Order: sequence, then structure tokens, then C-alpha cells
Amino acid sequence: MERAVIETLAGFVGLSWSRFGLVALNLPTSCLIDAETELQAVLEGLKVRSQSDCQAPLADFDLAKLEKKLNEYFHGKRVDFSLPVDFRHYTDFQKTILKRVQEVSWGQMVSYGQIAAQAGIPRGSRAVGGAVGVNRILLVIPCHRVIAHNGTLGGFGYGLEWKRKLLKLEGISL
DNA sequence: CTAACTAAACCTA
DNA sequence: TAGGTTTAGTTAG
Repeated sequence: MERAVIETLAGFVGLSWSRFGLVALNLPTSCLIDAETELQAVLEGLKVRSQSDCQAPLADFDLAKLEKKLNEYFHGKRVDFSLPVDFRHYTDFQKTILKRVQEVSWGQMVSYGQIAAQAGIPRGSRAVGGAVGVNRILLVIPCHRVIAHNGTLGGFGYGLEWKRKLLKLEGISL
């Protein structure tokens, strides 16, 4: 597992990846230490559920390219973060849901209920909320684009201000 | 058992 | 028609 902190125009973004893809990507923080601390906490949280991650050689991961995309994103540009993701730390259900969320493109929104319906669980909206709630790969898996059915924000583990801010970058104000 | 990023079906007045 | 209650579905601690 590799890790890094990228300095973007919105702050320090901590991230981690394995040979399978991204493991974590945090929201920007205003100082480097916070980004490192948060990344450490996230990785520890995932470690519990992870299997032997042993000698994982680094995939040819293009940090510079990601840095460029992040800056464009925070600049308000339409960006497509189509990067491979390491889903090993998630349950099958969570993986199914997160993969669906990953398909929601910039500026689009879906409701928890719609995702649930797509996954074949018409009454699973709340379960979807639970699944996106454990997403540790922000932006790349855009769980901020999942909102409540009546057009309201719904929830967000990192604070609704963040959810509102991210959507606003994509031209949506709620 | 509960809390956590929900929503629809059912009452009830 | 509006407003309150119940229930469904997942998962970690």
C-alpha cells in the first residue's frame, strides 16, 4: 500500500492505493498534518477488515495526473475521475452500491432510493445510505451526488457543508 | 441492540 | 390532504 498527500488549490488531499487501485482519497484539509492524521485514521479503520495486503507492488499510479485533475475539479471544471478502485475492504453489498455510485457522472445526482432500485432492493434506500456512508474514496466514488428523493441533501459523514460545497462546484445548489 | 448519508406504505383525523 | 407511525435492508461495535 502506497500513500501520499497532494497539495491542491483547495488544500491537502491524503490518498492511498494498492496494486488494485485506490484505497482512500480524503477531502482537502487546510494543513498537511491534518491530512496525514486523517489518512492514518482512515487506513487504520480499513485495516481491521482487510485481509493480508502483503507485498503489494505499486500499480503504475499517475500521481501527477491525479493532482492535475483534483485542481481542475476544485476549480469548478468538469472532471472525470475514472480510476481503478480497490474494493477489497468492502462487503459485497457495499461494493455493488459503490460501483453504481461510481457511475454517476459530474453534475448528475441520484437518490438513495434510485440506487437501491438499481441494485434490486426497492426498499433498500436506507441500506444504500449505510453503504455510501463507509465510502473512503471521496470524489472518485462520488457519494456526494447521492441525495434524498425529495431533492434535499440527505446526509454526509463529513458534514453537510462539504456535500453542499462539492455539489456547488458541479453547478448544483441545494 | 443501535446508529447510520432513506423512503414508501399505512393509518388517522 | 396533511401529518404521524411503521417497516424494510446492511453492517459494525
